[in-house]
Amino acid sequence: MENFMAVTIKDIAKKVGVNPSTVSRVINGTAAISEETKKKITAAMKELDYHPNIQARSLVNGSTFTIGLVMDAGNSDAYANTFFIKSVTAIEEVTQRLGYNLLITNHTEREKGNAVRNLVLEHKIDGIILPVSGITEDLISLLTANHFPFVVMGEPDESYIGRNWVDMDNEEGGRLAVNHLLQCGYRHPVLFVENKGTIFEQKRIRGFLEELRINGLSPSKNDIIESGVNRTEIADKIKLLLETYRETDSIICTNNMVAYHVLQKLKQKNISVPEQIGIITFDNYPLAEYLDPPLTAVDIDTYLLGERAASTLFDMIKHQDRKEESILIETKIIARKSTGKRW
Amino acid sequence: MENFMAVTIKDIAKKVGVNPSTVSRVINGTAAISEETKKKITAAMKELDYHPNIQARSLVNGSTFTIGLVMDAGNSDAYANTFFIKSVTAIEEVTQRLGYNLLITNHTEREKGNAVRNLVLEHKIDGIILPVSGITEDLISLLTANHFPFVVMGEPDESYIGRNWVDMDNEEGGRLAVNHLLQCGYRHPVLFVENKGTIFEQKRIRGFLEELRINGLSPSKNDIIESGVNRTEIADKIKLLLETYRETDSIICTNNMVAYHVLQKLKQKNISVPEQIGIITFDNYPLAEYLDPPLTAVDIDTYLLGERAASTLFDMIKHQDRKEESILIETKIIARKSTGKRW
DNA sequence: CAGTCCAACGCAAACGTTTGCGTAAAAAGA
DNA sequence: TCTTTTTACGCAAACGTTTGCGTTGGACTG
Repeated sequence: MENFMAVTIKDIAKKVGVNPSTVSRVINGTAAISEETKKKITAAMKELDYHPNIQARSLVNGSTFTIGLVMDAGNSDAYANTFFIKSVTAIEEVTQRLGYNLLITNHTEREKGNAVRNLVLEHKIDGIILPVSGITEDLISLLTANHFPFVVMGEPDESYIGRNWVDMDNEEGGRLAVNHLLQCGYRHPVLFVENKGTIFEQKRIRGFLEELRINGLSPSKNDIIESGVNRTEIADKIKLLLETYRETDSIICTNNMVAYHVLQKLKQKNISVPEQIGIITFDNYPLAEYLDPPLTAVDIDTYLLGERAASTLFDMIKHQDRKEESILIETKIIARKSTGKRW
Repeated sequence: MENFMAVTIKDIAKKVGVNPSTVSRVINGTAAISEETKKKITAAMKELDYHPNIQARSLVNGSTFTIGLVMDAGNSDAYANTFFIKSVTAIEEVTQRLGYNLLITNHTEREKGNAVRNLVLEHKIDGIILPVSGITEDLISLLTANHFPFVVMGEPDESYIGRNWVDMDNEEGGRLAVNHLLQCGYRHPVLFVENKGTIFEQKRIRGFLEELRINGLSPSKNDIIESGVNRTEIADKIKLLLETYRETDSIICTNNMVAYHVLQKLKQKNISVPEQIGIITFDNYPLAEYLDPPLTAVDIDTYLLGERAASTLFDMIKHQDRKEESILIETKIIARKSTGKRW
């Protein structure tokens, strides 16, 4: 690459017999140029196979035409990654369509935010998309202080006041899940969450409770179970559940992993799904449909999620006139065999 | 970002009272500078929070300090993506460690190679990693003509003469699979491939046959079955298999999906796994361990795969002295419940 | 002590664009 | 026909670095 001098704006200017600035103007359409010279210039560009040097362009006008995306490598959950990659695809597509490029970086726990910090300070990107897990106070204040466009994927907790985020509608997800169960004829759902403290679990809990109340049921605190993620912990909770609340007829799991373990435990105890107990899981990871029975799931369009994230980022980059409003992606139920009509 | 003038090399030069070139020299360590001024300059850099402008740097020395990675979005197989993302993580880590950035792009069937073409011609990247599915004759000749560093992930077919690629050792994988089966006591394995024509299937077939012969068995052409991917096609082949070759006692599947369908079909026919028939699959996708029974798999370290790809790319970028030799990542068996001792 | 050498740094050009300003020629208005 | 406007383009500076060359001053030779 270094051996061959690339063809520059000057080369084609010389060939056509005009000033480099004229060439620049026809490229950018930024001034009145006669049709004739315009023809000649574009012709010369084709002939010499001219491609603009982005570095030079960036240097003068200050924008790099690339955006950043930080991915959460700390997240070792392979399925979450599968999920994530659809969003990435969408982001990349929007980016490409607008003539931008996509820079991708990891944030490790250790140097949280530092990679990002460098990216913005070294003028490598014009904007950035980052996961909730990637935001820190320092980073946020750096970005806002510099009016640097960014959007976060996932809902931040209350400490973050910005509204430039996009996430699935967890509350609606909770509502849809119980609604589906009730329609199937189940009457006593419980909700298995991993950690009551996280913001998205809280939303799911709210939706769960709300929908039950709307339907004339009166849920108790005991209907929400903090199951953890590991096999034995979940087994314990199941056992406890079956012994204590014998009226329970369905379980909403917060993700595919707990659903899998729940399924295993029930199979072990010879409890049939969906007949005796119905199961529905959040997140329609690819795993869900291959289990036995295939799991009914609360799904979201992750492609859309990424698409929305990218679009709002570019909104912020192009015009400042961004409507400050967070975006919720709607959820829907994918009915499979782990829930079924009870009449 | 545009509002605040970023701090440049001139600012810190002015502050210290030296020439910008001096500052540049201490940054790059490219000339003799007295310890004293060196101290003052680095101090000033910290104080003003200086970050180099990469565009400007790139403009003069011609390298962008970013590499490209094209991902295969056309590949809708969610599990392949899961697989891929570990490689991406590795690539990103190597890239980051060397002070480079990672640009990621999709290639769609339609504009195959065009995105890449632009990236190299517009000087956005110094090198690129691309999947076999992404290479075309045009692209290759463009890259080689410009001496542009690149490495391909996956083994290209014979039409490609370069040796700058890295892939799993498919032949060894084939050998290990039958070896494992034989050690378990199975005597009549068959191999389910998707498409005999692809290069990696050919390697697997070769390993499969070779290992059987080494162990004194004499495999026939019938032991290699082109199963396709969809459910019904696989079901047909299974049926045919069980009717025609009744001595078959084990199946090697070319990926998790066909393994899943094989499993389903056998369950349907009340054939027990691993007792009556053993199953081993290529690719230890996350799915494998959650099936019933969990699948024994031929695994590779995809992180290592990415790491090697990135390292050799940087070898090519930094020094030209790259040893022209393709890299095979070793495979290993993850033993689970779908194969078992038969004695 | 004069000459030589080297360490330490300054000067200015260059990388490939963009863009404000200026200006000639052409078109329009009077 | 003369002035005014507009069209079409040239000139040169600027963006923030790097780097070849030149210039100092002092340390080192002999």
